[in-house]
Amino acid sequence: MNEFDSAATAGGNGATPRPRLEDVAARVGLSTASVSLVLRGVPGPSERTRQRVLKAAADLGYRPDRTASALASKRSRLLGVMIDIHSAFQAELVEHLHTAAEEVGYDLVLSTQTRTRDESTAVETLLAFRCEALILIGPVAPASVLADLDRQAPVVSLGRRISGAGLDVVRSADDDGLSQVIDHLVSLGHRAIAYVDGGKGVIATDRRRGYRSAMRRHGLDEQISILHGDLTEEAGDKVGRQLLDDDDLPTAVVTFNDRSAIGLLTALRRAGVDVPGDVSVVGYDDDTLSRLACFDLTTVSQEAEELARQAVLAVVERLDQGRTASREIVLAPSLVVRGTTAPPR
Amino acid sequence: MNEFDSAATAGGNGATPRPRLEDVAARVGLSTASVSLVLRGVPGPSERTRQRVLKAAADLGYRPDRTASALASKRSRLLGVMIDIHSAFQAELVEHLHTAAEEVGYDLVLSTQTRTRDESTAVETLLAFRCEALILIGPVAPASVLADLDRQAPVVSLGRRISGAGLDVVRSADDDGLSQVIDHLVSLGHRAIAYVDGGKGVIATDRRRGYRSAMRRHGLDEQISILHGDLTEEAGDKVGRQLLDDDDLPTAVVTFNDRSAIGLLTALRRAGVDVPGDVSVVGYDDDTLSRLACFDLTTVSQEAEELARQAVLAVVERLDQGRTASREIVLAPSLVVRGTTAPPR
DNA sequence: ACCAGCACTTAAAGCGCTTTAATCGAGGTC
DNA sequence: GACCTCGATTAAAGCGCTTTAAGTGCTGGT
Repeated sequence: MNEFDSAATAGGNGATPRPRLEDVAARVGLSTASVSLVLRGVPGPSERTRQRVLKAAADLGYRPDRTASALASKRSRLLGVMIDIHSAFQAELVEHLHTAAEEVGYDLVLSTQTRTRDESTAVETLLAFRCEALILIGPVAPASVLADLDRQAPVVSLGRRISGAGLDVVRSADDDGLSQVIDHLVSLGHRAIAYVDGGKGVIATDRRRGYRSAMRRHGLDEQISILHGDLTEEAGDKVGRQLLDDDDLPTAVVTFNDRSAIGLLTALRRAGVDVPGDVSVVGYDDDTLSRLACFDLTTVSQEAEELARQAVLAVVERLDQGRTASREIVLAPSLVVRGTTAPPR
Repeated sequence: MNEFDSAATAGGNGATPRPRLEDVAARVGLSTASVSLVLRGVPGPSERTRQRVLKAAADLGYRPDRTASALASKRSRLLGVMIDIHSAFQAELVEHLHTAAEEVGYDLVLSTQTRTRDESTAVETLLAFRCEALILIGPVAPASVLADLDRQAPVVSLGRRISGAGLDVVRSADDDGLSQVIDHLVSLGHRAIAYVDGGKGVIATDRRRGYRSAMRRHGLDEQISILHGDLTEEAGDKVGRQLLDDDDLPTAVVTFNDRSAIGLLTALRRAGVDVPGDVSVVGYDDDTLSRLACFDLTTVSQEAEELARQAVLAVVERLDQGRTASREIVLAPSLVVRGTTAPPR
């Protein structure tokens, strides 16, 4: 009936102290040591003991105290994850990180950076929880700072490339992603392909670079056009209106991410521009939103699930398998062609 | 230079154990007791001692161990927050919860429910962290279950009305919000106003009810039309296409939330429908997205900041001020008129 | 009858902090 | 000089768990 606790709880808000290991032990007439062993599934106790302990624990509604066991074992089995709570793509990563971590017996603690809460505060919080490792999604701190941090707990940079800081990186090949996008557009017949930038981060640099070199590869040096942008829908919207004002629309626009693309797309359509008839639009990330029929955005998928899995794997290798050398895992992104791209008029 | 730790850290991943209270104490030749007092800002130690301890702690880069202090003090100063990580509105609430909690000396631990992680798992996690109270955003569990839960730790239901379960509720008056929407539309001259439902939750019920009674109040009983919907953009998109298929558009459509409204809006515009020329659209929540110029959605603001503040306040009253009687705080939502509503043609 | 070896079980020492009661010294008071 | 007071400091006892070394009581081999 009750989905939250497996046993009856005595009433009176805060009146009943939660059962301790000792209470379970007393109930079956064993030592706390044995109960601890059983509850953690450590081999040793006899089958009969196991059953009795398990039963008693269930009867009492016993729930181990993480803080106490973390203190005693000096292992918190906690992974700290820093995210930007406003990003749909990051939300999806978190989802997959959860499942991946669970499989290897770790729990996640989320710390979010917002307008009012910066990266270092977020990390600070994670450390205070005694996380054994940190998974930072698209960190912006300088490499040296992250390297320092890695000395306190293994750090995995998820999404952002970091060279020679000695920490693990799990990312997808951003330049490759953009290259695929340009190839697709060129094969459709586009030549005037603009790119909307995504701020000053490393990821933005990689994608911009990917755009540039792909354009050159196709002999479209002259057509290279990089518009100043940012990571939010708002930025895309702004660029869209700017393009409309200038009355000089390219035949295709590629944006740093889906959020920006959606802002752009909506601004254009709202002004009566036919997408993909008049202009093709391509995003990046394969956000949940981009998949919606109403946007149906052509984009690049970063394989969120695999990224998450690899990040957790990297952490486990460091924590449980004693790896010390840093690793960089680069996954290949894949173009997802949907409804916002078509041959130019 | 280093934004993460205030002091130099000796290198060699994992080699240097983090400094303990004892280390700080030894450095200044005092007992751990005194150091503890200073670090927590408890009155007692002399000014001279304070300064010396603070300096030593900074020099060593000391960072208190939350788990240990939680264990010793039997207070974790942790508030558990359950969210749906895919909701922009909830993300915003979290932002405000963070600031509000910080002000009263609490920290947040976030647990997210996703497609693969249900509400009870999320709550379970929170409890395992020894959160002192739980703030559940739009919980769906039955009242009795939440009441049981409240016995283990004070629970605040944020957004969802719950009658007589003895737990705190902080929400905005959903029916009132819808009433304002209908008033606005009617004053613009609309009569055929449809409503897109938001699933089977309590919140959905309240809004639906608000819609119904407001329509009746305006003598529009005949015009009441409730379309089956859900909480995501996808649902709005579906409804939009359905409306287009039926070729029987109302002059205005009100949706359960902004996400649904955005799906609907995009589907309509994409099909060449002029919003608000042909159809007015109204959402609910005042999501970050709805504020964007590209959507510019008329919606209802729930005063996220105030909701968050009140939720934290409720928790503090229970935890630190010994309140035991449950409270329900109902805030008045406010209509935000933007660009998706206009008089009917 | 004795001991080695085995399968369990447990006493006890922490983990890094908080907290309470006790201690210490330096002034006052009479 | 004995006695108190009062502010500053600390010894020591935990918090709820883990872990290690040390027991138990058996069995079977000799």
